[in-house]
Amino acid sequence: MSHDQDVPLARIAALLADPTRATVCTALLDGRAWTAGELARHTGVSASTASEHLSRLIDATLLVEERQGRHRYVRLSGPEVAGLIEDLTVFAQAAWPSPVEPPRSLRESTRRSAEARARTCYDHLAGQLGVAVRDASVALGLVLDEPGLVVTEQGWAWLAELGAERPARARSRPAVRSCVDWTERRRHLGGVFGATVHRTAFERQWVERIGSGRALRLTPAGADGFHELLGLDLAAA
Amino acid sequence: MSHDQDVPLARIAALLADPTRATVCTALLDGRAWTAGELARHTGVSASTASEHLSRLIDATLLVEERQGRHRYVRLSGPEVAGLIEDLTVFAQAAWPSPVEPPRSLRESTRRSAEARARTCYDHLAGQLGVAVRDASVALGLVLDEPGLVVTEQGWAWLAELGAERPARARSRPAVRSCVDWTERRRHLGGVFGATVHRTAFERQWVERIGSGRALRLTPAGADGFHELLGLDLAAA
DNA sequence: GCGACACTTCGGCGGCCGCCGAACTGTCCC
DNA sequence: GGGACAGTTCGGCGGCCGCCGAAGTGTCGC
Repeated sequence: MSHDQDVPLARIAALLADPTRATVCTALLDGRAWTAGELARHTGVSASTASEHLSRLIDATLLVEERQGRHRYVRLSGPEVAGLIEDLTVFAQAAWPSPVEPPRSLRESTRRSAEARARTCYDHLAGQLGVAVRDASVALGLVLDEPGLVVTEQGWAWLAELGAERPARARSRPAVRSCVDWTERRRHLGGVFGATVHRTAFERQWVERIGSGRALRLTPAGADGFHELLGLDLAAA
Repeated sequence: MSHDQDVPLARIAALLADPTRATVCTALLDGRAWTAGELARHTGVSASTASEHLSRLIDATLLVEERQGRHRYVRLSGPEVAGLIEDLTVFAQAAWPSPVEPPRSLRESTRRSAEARARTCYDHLAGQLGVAVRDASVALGLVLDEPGLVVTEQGWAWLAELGAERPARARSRPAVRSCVDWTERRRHLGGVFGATVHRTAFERQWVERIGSGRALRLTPAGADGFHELLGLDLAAA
């Protein structure tokens, strides 16, 4: 009766339904731009296969590319896409709870605990650091602990000092995001608020990426900075 | 290398990637419970095929079933699922703008204009009526036109009069939803606020379903009721 | 009870699509 | 210019999965 093209939902879901493409999208949730070769290695397929997958994801505007010399960098096209991927993953993890597989190596074990402490979630902070930022923001009255996590007037002023624009009206995304979060079962600060804190922390080198993953290390400057900015008491790693 | 099971995103997306299952999910966005047979006819597949699809969607907790005699009723399991489906559909419609196909019959043409006036979007109102409710709520100070559409104290009191509970903390979903909306390019009131207005309108018979679709007819009582409640000037159809 | 009906289970067919390797294009570096 | 390297295009193979019809289970009404 009906072709795929007729059902928009099926068409977009089919792109995410392939394990290789899904692994690509999940990897890109770290917010960075990866090269086609990196993604091919990461997913364990040949370069040609990866190339085709990327082209399809780009055609669907899920990804955007940036050519540099002989490299093709791709990243998620925006926060809406990150949100879709996170929401679907969160739902799937709830539907099929994973049997909490034990880490297969010391390397993986340390990576996991590092990610539990602090990690990137597209354009904002997650892990214990993310939760600490969220709680402090509520305690300081920058956001209200209401459905949707509302940014207060005081909060907007605070964001303005960090160089963030106040978005016009309700068009833009709300401040809260529920992340792919297997450690803390709490919602994080996303949206403009979360992105601004994340950007600030990177610009001022309060956090650094550990290796090539999503895990972050809090620098000594970061321990001081977060203390001054939000009153957090954190130990640099 | 990796099986589907390994990638939660792929697993959940695969369920939505089939045109038949996607059509089922889209149909259930009207918020009602359908029988397996109705869905089989609606999607144009045999009863056996439909039955298998429904079982898979139920296993994944996207749908819930309710057995009544020899009938199997299914509906979306909750607002999170409705949100997933809407968000994906909205994204797909933006990625592949449909060529605005002309209505194929008079029947379809009237259905479309009825849906443009007022329709159900899972558990809240959409169409011109939904937009009118949203604008009036902002004008009356029940919600703020901020990112996320914030419900004010006055708004919570207003909702309490309609018998709605104020949800605890930020755990629950925000008040705003961006719907599958090809007529009005504006966001609607979803969440607790939208659901309460929708429930009230049905309980007091301010709106009725037209036929078996998502379209709604505003009753004379509804024209009065919405005027008293929100100051809307609407003509009953 | 018996037929009509809603739905389910099963076996088997067919098409779609993700995979690869080989050959090709384009970029970088010496 | 030549060789190494990143990515692309193409043809063809193989597996997965959505489809159906036939047979089976359970429910309703007479």
